[in-house]
Amino acid sequence: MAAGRARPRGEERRAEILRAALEVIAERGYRGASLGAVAERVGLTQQGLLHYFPTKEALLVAVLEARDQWDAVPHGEWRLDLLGSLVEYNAMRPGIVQTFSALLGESVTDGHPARPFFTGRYEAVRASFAAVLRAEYGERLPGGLTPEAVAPLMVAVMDGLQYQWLLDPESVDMPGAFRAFLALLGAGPGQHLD
Amino acid sequence: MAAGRARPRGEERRAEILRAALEVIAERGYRGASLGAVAERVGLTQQGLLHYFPTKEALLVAVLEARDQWDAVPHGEWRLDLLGSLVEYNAMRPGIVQTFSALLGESVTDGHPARPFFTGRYEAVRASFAAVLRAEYGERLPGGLTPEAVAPLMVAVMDGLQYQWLLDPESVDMPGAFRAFLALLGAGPGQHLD
DNA sequence: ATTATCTATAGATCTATAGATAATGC
DNA sequence: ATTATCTATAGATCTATAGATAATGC
Repeated sequence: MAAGRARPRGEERRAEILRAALEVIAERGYRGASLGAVAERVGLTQQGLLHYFPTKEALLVAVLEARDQWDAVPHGEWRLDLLGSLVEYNAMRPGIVQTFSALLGESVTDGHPARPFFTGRYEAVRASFAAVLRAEYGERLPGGLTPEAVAPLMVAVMDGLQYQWLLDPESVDMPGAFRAFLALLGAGPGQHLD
Repeated sequence: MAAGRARPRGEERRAEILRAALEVIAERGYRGASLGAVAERVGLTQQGLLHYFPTKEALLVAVLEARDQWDAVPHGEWRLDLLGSLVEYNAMRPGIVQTFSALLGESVTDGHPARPFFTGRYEAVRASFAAVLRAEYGERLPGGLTPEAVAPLMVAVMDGLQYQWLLDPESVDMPGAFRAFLALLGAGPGQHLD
């Protein structure tokens, strides 16, 4: 996606490698993932893999940049009720959620290569969520809060629920809990008539 | 705390090592932390450290069991308004928050030794928060929700805000955002008169 | 020609075991 | 005696570089 379609066979290989890297990172995190483990999963030697991504960090960057995976919904055009569906969709792909959550956790450690990515992403997601909330509620939300005050909470709820759910899927109904948060916002038919 | 006070000098050393381990885990995560780095920080060789904790995993377990650090508030006796102070206190100790968040993130990866700890902890914290909410609101919370429905959200907000805050402390007012969540619950003087 | 893979290997680490030596507590 | 540390070292990994060989595309 990032480099045009100049290399037909090569692009397929790259995509395979990225898929495998996603899996291995879910299982061991980035620092714990080895190039050899990723290579093995696509039937290559570790050195063969380095033909496609010259360093381990380059592979991580490529994984992060294939970011369609993270959001699963086109940017900029969200509606509040679609966020509930997004959480439901995420509950059906624990692998991706685990990759994301493992990387987010690692990213707060010193000098982690994914840190700038997540810092930028959260700034953008907060802004995007604030816009969605503003479109739905205007300036004044329950509790007398602004869209900008609630946006980080909504992001936090989504991320935090993912950890609880990954640790104990039996006990945590992730989509249900997110709907509960929306209920807290009074987002239901006719609950906020301004 | 776990082994009684049988060893005066040894206990001090152990405590030093645990402090150092917290630091190194904050900086590199558990998988990325090396025994050598921890040992160096307390002026020991790596092999000298293994005299106190026979394996790396034993050291992690000891770090997790010194769990006073994680909660900073005595168990079982929380009040809703004290949770706000807890978040404020956490905003003053980014090191501990970073250790916690890095470990939580890693813990969702396969076979991570901290996973049972976090699974159990979250079950307990959800139950504890539900009790706090019940004491404050009774059975019926804003949005028609039960204490059990809101408890995981409160936990998720605290954890999720920590990640956003660690990644970008300038942009995220963690205690303020948590107060906003409490405002969403209608927790303010006289807002929920049932 | 270019692209895809492989073998060989250097150079770093890392955990853990074995066993010696020094210091401390009865 | 017991506790605290150290040196030596085995045995695994891991990333990345160098350079050869095979396959593919003009």
